[in-house]
Order: sequence, then structure tokens, then C-alpha cells
Amino acid sequence: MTPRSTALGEARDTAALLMAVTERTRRNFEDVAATFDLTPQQARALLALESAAPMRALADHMHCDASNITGIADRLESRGFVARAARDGDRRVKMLALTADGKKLRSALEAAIVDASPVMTALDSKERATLRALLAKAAITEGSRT
Amino acid sequence: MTPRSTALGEARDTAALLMAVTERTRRNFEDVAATFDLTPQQARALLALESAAPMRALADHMHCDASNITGIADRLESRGFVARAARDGDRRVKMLALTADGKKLRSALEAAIVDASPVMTALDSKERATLRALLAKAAITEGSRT
DNA sequence: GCAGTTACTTGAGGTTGTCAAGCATTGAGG
DNA sequence: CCTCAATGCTTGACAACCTCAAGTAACTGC
Repeated sequence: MTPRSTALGEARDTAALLMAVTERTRRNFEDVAATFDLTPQQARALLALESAAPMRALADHMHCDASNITGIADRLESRGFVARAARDGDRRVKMLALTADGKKLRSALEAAIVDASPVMTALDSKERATLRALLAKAAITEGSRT
Repeated sequence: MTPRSTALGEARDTAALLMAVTERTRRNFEDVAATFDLTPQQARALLALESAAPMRALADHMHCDASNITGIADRLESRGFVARAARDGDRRVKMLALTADGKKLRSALEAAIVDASPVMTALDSKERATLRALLAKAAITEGSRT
């Protein structure tokens, strides 16, 4: 709203814009998740479970305490989207895997998110390519484990 | 991780990348907020209060129920960062305004967020200008009130 | 002045987040 | 083999947020 010509203002404006788009993307995600009667975290978990994974891995991926995953898995399991299974060789580990219903839900969710993304609706193919290059550069830096 | 050459894959990859950067920005925000002993929502509220505003306006800005703001304001007020004040002409309205401490905190918070932003650290000035143009285009579309 | 709306608060109920403690299992060393 | 530390998951306590419904006070329109 108040762009400046100084270098400091430039940096601030870019950051503000990124925050705005981030907010929008986040809200878009929440809205789509709500459409499927999912909380954001439940949706995140579903998306992460494209292939089965130990609960520990999911906790790492979501950057939260393992005890948190117990509850999220409980709620998804009670609705039949996810199942706990043992893993051969280590009886401590519980693998989380999508059920048939869970897989269907996950695909629909993923598609809906892509469709509703502001970037998809506002930018053309060439612009997206440019954006992709910049985002990749910003995304790679340091924080890319998993 | 698995870029494709199809148009559909292209769209999906771009959306995934945007989600990744969004995640990163969000995490960055949470981490910085935690540095100041603030929850993400408390930090958001502080940033929104650059100038005093009625609680209702804050609720609209944060897209949440008004009752939610009561609690957030309570916690910020109990720590001396915010104060409730009456507004002339309408005794229903409570204006939220930053205290001196709150203003100091807000500036420090804002600066820290900009500094730590992945976009600031990974992209140079020219790249940021390109990014800004693309983000602006994505941000403007339809959802720009407030 | 009366009815309806608006601003804020309060309380109930659910999800998420942390931390500390507990249980079972695994793995490494003596 | 046995002990002991580390690991994976669960549970319980507690705080923050979130929504909805209900309540109070104050404004607005008629």
C-alpha cells in the first residue's frame, strides 16, 4: 500500500507481499480442507501419507511432538481414512497408511487445492515458470530435509 | 522432487512449490514470534495494530470470531503490550492500541521477520523485483479487502 | 420510546500444541 | 544372558485458539 523507493522499503515491501500471498495460500488451504470436513492438520497429514509412514516420520515432517500425531491419527482413523499397521522387524513402530477411502479423499483434496490456488488462477504458464524458478531458489536454501 | 513435462504436472509442481515456500514462511514467522515469547496469533495481532483499531476490525482482519479477539487481547494486555480504550461517540467500541512497550515490540518483530525471510536471504534485489511483480499479480486477484 | 442491530464478553466443547511420565521393544556392552 | 540406555507410541495435564450460542450494554431507525 505504501511502496517506497529506498532499498529498505523495497525489502520490506517484498516481504510484506510474500506474507500476503502466504496468508492467502494458507487460507485457501484451510477453506478447501474445511470443504472436506478436515482440519488443516488432518489435511496436511493426509497429503503427507501419499505412501505409508511411521508415526515418528510424520511427526518430523510436521515439526511437532510425537504425542500430537497420536490424536490426529486417532481422529483420522475413527473416520476410516487411515489405519495403523505393524512393521515387520520392529514391533514398536506403527505405520500409518491410507485406506481406500483415505486415498480417494487425498486425491480429491490435492486436486481441489491446486485448482483453487491463487497462483494457478492468476498467472499464465510462462509466468508460472518464472515464479517456479524463484520459489525453487527460495525453497532450497538450507531447510529442505524431507 | 518429481517434475514432469506434462502441463498438468507443471501446474501441480508449481502449486507444490508454492505450498513449500508458504510452509517455510509460516514456520519462519512462528519461530520469530516464539523468540519474542509470542504465539503466532498474538504476533499477527501486534502487526495489525500499527495504528489503533476496534476489536471488531481486528476480528475481520484475522478472519475469526470476535470472541476470539477478547482472549488474544486479554493476554497481550496482561503483558502490557496493548491497552483497551474507549472511542468517543460509541461506548460499545473498545479500541485496541499498542502501548509504548507494544510499539517497541512490534518494530523489533517486524524487522526480525523481514530479516529472516527466506526470500530476503536467498534472492538478490533484481530477483526480488521480478518476484514482487508476480506475487502482486497473484495477490491482487479478488481477495484484497483490507 | 421500542425494536432491531451492533460491540464485546462469557462459557461450553473440540483440535492442536507442549511437556512429563509410562510402557513395550530394541540394541549395545559386559 | 542380563542390564541399561535409547526409541516409538500413548496418556494426562495444561495452555492457546477456534466456533457457536447466549448475555449485556449501547447505538439507530422508526
